[in-house]
Amino acid sequence: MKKLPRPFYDRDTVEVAKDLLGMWLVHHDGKTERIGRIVETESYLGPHDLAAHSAKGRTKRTDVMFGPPGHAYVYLIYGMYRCLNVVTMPEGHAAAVLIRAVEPIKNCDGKTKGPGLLCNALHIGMPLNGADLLGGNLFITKPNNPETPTIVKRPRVGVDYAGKWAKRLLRFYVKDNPFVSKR
DNA sequence: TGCACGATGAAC
DNA sequence: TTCATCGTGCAC
Repeated sequence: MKKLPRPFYDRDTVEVAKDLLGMWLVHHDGKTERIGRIVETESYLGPHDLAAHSAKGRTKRTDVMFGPPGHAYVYLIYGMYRCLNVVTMPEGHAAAVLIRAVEPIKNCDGKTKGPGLLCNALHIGMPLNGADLLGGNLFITKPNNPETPTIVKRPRVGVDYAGKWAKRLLRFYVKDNPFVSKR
């Protein structure tokens, strides 16, 4: 399988979020290969986006977001779930795309309908924070028989605190796909 | 050093 | 609607 190239991620965050729909997220944990088809994403544009973690500035936690594109940003939320993001835009611009849901393709361990659940199902843990999506065991690839998805735009989930940024249509998902979270 | 609060999910 | 559960960021 051919990994998506670096320039794919080194682009506008909204474009990357939309283009990721339909792609395959692959994780090799040494023995098992687990694959999910990305059906839901959200864009976090950068420090000016009050809903993004990078809005608080560069800290130990958000460091990966400020780094080069094509890396994984994994963080712990609510003390019990992990969320997977993909870093976009050139190094220095702290933007990322949150993978919110995938459709099980191969060896998925449980539900994948939500950012916390898909990390469980694909066995994505904190050790993968900062991992390069080119050259490691975690990557994204374009399937051989790509279906062109019909894309639906909605406001992001769980960011009501972000004022006007909460209203922006920065959540994207595949229309009518049963594995999209909520609503 | 302490504390309030989530880019969630499941149960009630 | 409530709760489980804990690292992070910011106030003291």
